[in-house]
Amino acid sequence: MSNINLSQTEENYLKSIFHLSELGSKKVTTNSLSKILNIEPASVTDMIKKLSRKKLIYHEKYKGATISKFGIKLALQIIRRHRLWEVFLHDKLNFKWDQIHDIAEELEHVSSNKLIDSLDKFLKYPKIDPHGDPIPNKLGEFNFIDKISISDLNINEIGIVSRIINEDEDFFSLLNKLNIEIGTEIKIIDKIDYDGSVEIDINNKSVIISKNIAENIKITKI
Amino acid sequence: MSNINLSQTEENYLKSIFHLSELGSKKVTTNSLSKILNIEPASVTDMIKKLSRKKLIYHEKYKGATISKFGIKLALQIIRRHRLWEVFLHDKLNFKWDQIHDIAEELEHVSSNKLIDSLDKFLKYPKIDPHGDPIPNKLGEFNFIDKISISDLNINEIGIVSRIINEDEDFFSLLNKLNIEIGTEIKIIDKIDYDGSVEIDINNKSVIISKNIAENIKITKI
DNA sequence: AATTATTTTTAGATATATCTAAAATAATTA
DNA sequence: TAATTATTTTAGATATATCTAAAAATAATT
Repeated sequence: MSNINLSQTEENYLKSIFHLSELGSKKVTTNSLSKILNIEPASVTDMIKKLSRKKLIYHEKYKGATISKFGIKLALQIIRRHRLWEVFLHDKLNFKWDQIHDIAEELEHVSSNKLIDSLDKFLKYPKIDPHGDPIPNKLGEFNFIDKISISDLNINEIGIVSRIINEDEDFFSLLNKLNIEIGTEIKIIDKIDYDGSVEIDINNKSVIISKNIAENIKITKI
Repeated sequence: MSNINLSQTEENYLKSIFHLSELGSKKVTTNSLSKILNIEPASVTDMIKKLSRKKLIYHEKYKGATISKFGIKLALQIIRRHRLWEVFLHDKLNFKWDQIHDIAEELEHVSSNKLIDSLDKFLKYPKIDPHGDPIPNKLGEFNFIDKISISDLNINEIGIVSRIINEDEDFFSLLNKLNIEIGTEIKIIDKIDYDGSVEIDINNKSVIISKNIAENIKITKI
């Protein structure tokens, strides 16, 4: 079978490459990986060579890397593990949704398939994680959810928060401060042309959030 | 606080040193560690120096290592994590008791205290793991259980299996083959003076087990 | 098109965890 | 007790994953 043993480090790179490639459609640059992994470009180059040798990515010198079919398959397994552990931490151990990411980053590297499939069953085969992200099944299939974000709403429209893109800790604490979580109802009060900021109403309090924040909060229109 | 970050490797050595030291009472030799960890003595020496520098053990050249109070404390935390995960795998994910050890070996290195304490609560603060071994609480306290083993019984005496010492995979599969698990009733038929082997009756079938095996199965006399 | 700036890669170091082979020390035995 | 055997340590290598500094390639700007 397609069984191959990756180190934790290789798994982390692969996951990042997958995310940056937007489901395999984009080339990933050394610098972009360097930035999100917080690792010097020179080191990234080394790892790119290594993953390339293992056929997880294709790489042309100075031109960036493309993730392979095989790479995507493995990446989806890692993501599946990550998201299932997030559901476990949130639903069973009662962790707040903004405290689960870092622990899941560690748990995701425990690689027993039997463990993950049993966990999946124990959690009753969840389809999304506590951030609203889809969980691939054991075959790597998942429901692609490309929701609209707050910035796509017009003035006076109302949306329910359904997914948070950014998993950065600072971003989570900001959301906490704003009382935004999955399920929160948000109404658009104003859109500021100057820089794309959006004035929104949350539980009858009005705040202005930046364009970037608005784009990172996906919603369901009601 | 006594927070110190150990690598997975350091944690594994420390755990082995703790086990070999019999709760801190014995000196641990380089060779004994080499054997159970399957690592060359020269490499063990290096790690012994490292743990010694970190005050987890005391070491006198050529004389073996003694685990420190601090080392014991950390070792018990690792053991706590290991055994709680074993309970989780067994009780919640329905793993057989002989399939949980290896996965717990990986999970035990995920070090969040909040994770472990929440898991402990979720499992309702179990006192023993599925092999009958005591689980230290968050302070490192546990009920010391020093049961008698099969080899301590006399002919015609009956015992209930309550704890398995050896966590070796081959040992587990042997027990499976013999239909021995926690709770199995065992009657002593004969004790062979020649090499300490014991003839026992399990579910009305008689088998002879070696001295070593008999010593690794703890029982409660009835 | 030439220059400048940016990105990527190479070259050479460092830390961790391992190895083998040889040297030093301790234990056992004749 | 001297010789032999076993254990432990040192010395020197190797693989992984990182770094810094410098060189090479590509992209952007004048």
